[in-house]
Amino acid sequence: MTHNIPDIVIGRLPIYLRELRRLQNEGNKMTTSSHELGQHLGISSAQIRKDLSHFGEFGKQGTGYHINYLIEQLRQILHLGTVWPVALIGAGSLGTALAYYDGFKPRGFEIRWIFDNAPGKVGNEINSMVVQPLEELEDTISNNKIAIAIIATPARAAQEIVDRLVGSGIKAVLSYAPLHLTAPDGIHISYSDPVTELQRMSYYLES
Amino acid sequence: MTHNIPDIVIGRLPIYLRELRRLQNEGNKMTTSSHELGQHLGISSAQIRKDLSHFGEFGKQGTGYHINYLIEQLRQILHLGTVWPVALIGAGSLGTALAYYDGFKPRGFEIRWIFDNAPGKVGNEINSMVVQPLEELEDTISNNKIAIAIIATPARAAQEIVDRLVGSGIKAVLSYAPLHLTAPDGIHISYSDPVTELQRMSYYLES
DNA sequence: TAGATTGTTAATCGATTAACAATC
DNA sequence: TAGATTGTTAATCGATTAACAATC
Repeated sequence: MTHNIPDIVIGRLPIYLRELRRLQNEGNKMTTSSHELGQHLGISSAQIRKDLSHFGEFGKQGTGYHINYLIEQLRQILHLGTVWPVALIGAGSLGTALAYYDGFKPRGFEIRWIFDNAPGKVGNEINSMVVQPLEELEDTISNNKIAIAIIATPARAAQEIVDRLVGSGIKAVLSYAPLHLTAPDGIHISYSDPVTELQRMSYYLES
Repeated sequence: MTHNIPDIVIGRLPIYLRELRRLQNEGNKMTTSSHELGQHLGISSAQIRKDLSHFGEFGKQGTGYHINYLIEQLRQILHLGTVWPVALIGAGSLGTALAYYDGFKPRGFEIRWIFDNAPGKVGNEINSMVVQPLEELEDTISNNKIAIAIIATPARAAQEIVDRLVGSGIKAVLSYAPLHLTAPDGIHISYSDPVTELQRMSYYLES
């Protein structure tokens, strides 16, 4: 059942989950089909069925997938049974926006600690959290067994932060710093850089 | 030379460009190699050479790539010769953070207009820009021939905004709203949703 | 010259799609 | 029953990698 699922398949599961939640909130039917999901997401129905088949048999011939049931299955597969506590490093304007974002909790994550090293920021309160000095990083991560961190620092600070996070037991990092980060095998890093996204699209535009 | 380059290749060019800039700023050598670039980025040297070969011959046997020259070539390929003006929709905390972000301009983009529909926000000044009412969206986009927009609105507003943007001539959209958006062929949409990224990584974590 | 590195070819690897028997 | 849709197989399609002649 769970042999070695391609990363690219895992990456689509949260998209399926998000669309299923939307259908659930719409609240006008109990079931959906690979065809309907695919239509909404611009993905082929065959791909959706194939992706799901890596994990089990969740549908019924003739009727499709029970929305609530498939949501529960995906939540289990993605380890979203409880809310993951997250540490945020960087209390600039992006870090602050993330700290106030109310979309994390209902989808399985919660920023619980914020770090910065600017004297003008340490001690400030952001969304009921007090900004911690960077010196506290290692102790806080390891004492609280935090697995996930978000980096919203300037690029020049990010690699050192990653090293310190990994040294303290962090296993997954979402980085908003615009550079490639290096980490040992088994540490998951994911990137969000608006400029690389815009540059990818500007290729297709007439200049 | 430029036949039909796979999207996945285009997506790597901004990453190469970003690393080349880093090498340029380091300033201690004039050339690099596919091997060195690959080492830094966790990409095979063969892939880098193959990707670049879609667009021409930029290197020299024995010495590799002249950093400044390759940067210029990539800038041309990606249409980064001038700064693209960008419209931002949504002046919440994320929109505000994006409006203040100083990393756009040096890499080819500049947010020049901000829209929102909240009476408390319209008319406010954010980074020297006055927040425009949403009614002005269509006229501003078409009169200024804006090609690129960034959406930082709540999910429920995003699809209608996309429709209006596309109707006014927008060709590329970067969306921070956590849902799939539909647009006609030829319109490029790129997504940034921190939660789908975190969910992808939580699959690999022990819960 | 000897060593290094490109651009390219062919082979390999992996992902997507089409098609359909099974069955609700 | 007839229609719909699954899960799966095999075929197709596309991307990555290994290898090397060319040459700086």
